[in-house]
Amino acid sequence: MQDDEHLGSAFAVLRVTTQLLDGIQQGLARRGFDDVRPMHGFAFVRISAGDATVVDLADYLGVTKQAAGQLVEQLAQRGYLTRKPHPHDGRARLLALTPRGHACTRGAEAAAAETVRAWETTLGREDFDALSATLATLVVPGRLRPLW
Amino acid sequence: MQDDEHLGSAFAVLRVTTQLLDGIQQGLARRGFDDVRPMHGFAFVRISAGDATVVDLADYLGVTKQAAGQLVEQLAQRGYLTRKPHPHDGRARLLALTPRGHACTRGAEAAAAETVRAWETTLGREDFDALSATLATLVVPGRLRPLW
DNA sequence: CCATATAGTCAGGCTACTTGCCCACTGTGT
DNA sequence: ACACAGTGGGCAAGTAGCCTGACTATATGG
Repeated sequence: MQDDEHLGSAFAVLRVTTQLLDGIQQGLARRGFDDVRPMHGFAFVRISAGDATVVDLADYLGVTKQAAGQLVEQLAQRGYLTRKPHPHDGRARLLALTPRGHACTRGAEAAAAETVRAWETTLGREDFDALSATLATLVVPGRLRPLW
Repeated sequence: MQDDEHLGSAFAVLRVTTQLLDGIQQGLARRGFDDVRPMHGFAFVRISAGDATVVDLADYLGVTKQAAGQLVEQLAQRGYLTRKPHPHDGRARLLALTPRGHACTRGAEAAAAETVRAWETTLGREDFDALSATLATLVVPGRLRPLW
């Protein structure tokens, strides 16, 4: 196999990712969540996992704790999350999604699933399952958020 | 197939894309190009295709012509491209890569191919070819650059 | 020749980050 | 009991990359 064929796959994966991100963004907008960016979605993932503080979130997102603090402040103002005092640490504040935050998360998941289901329709069940399995094989531990 | 399995594929494609972008970025840095961002790489793709002006580039990248102009100015200052008068239009300036610009483009392509070759190694030739074909099937015309 | 459209730049502003600094609280060792 | 290094979080200021709006110069169709 030649490099230009490898390159073709590289471009393909970029375009497919673009489809996914656009699909999520548009799906969220259709559901009335037009004030969230993908970064917020990645934050929701970490917060949903529980026991998240601002510093935890910063590590997860790969940004400074100040940036994470600003992001949390915005999401709190917009009613997506609340900050509660940490039960065992007077310095820390536990992050938790509000009902609106949970609704937004479910909306993002639904929009993502829609886009992926479209792939399944295009490919057929068999090829899609193969794709899913193959992608799962390629996943290595590391950052989720593909930002640049 | 359930939604959470679709969701798993969505996360997988995000993580795989993150690998690719990080691989390109790091590969370029190893080759001495530490002052270019992925956006610049997408610009190189369009400029390499020939007959590119600032406005063409703006359309291709999905940004305003002002933003494209700033990007071109930076790349020109850093020696990656030159602006020549357009042969048939006194307003326009044709963009062209310098030798350094071509070298950077080749470096990015090599780094991308390296990352994709690693996938081929992990998967084996047969599964990799299937993945490539499947991804090619999913590609639809649209923006290349997955920004958010 | 004039009206309108287009290529590009200049100026200013917004937003999402950054670094540097500070304070409050924790917990560990002596 | 207490000093002290470490950590969670916020404040302030700076930066980078994008935006909108306004402008000049050139092109093009009546």
